[in-house]
Amino acid sequence: MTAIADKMLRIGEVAELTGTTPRTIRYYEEIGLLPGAEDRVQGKHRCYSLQDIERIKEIVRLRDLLGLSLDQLRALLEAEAARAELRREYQDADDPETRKRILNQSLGHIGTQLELVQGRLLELQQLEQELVDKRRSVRGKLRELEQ
Amino acid sequence: MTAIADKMLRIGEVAELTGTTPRTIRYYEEIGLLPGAEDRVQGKHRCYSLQDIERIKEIVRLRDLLGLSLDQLRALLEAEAARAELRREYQDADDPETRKRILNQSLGHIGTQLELVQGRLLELQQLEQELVDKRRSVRGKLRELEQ
DNA sequence: TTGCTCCTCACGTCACGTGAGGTGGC
DNA sequence: TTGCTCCTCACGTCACGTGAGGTGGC
Repeated sequence: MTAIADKMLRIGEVAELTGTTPRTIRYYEEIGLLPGAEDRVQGKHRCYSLQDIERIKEIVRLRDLLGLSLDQLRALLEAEAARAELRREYQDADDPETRKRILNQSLGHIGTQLELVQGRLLELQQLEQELVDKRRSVRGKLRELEQ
Repeated sequence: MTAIADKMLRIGEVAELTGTTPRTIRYYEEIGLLPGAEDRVQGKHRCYSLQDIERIKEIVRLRDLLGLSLDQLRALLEAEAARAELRREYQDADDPETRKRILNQSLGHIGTQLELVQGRLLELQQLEQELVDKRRSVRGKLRELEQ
């Protein structure tokens, strides 16, 4: 039942759900950003799981919000995959020193991403403030005229 | 004295000051995003004023923070120029109704830009929150191991 | 005069867009 | 079977990067 509900989405639906296009999704597969099922017969339809959708959404979000190149994005996502791998190792590790080391690496990766995001946030907030100031000034002049 | 201090910067310095490259600045001139002095003799050096630098900085900021295409950016900047023109008209207008109309148009333009900026801000803040949550979770596990 | 930056083509690249012609599944 | 979406080339485009070969100003 749960397995049947998987791998049933077609590229057009996926494009719609992720705010992309079929061409973009094929391109991401081409350059290795998306896995691209090995067992697909040449010429046959691609199909996608809900996890695939999540990954594409993640790519789109990082691409648009952080303005990274797809090469940088790939590096970042590989680091993320490495973390997932570490988490699996972590489950198996009994040695508390090993577990600490893994957790500290995770902290590093998260910190890197946070710095990128917070840098952008500061710039955007500055831009917002300037626009709000402008608006306040214009509204002030309007009020002067109205009374 | 003030006129002499103008139009003295070369393209390399301008690129450095605005975080771009000479090629980018020439390209923006080519597609009409930057004015490009008409009276420059073919083959002679371009030179820039402090106002030019401000314009380029504005372009770069909107390009990077809002992710607009240069076509969309041009439209937005033309709207901004139109507002500047309106401000000049505004100075001359004595009719309060005319002044109100001009101010209301200004409000519209500012509102459009604010919506773009605030949309981006919301997305970025959401991303930040997710990262902060992840970090908190990892730090919690670390503390468990340490005591 | 020497060295650096500038100039103008012009081809390359990244991240896709856009048909052209053909096949696949409800 | 019909219609829609899918497939694979392959060329086009946007926003520049990157030399190639030559000129300009301190």
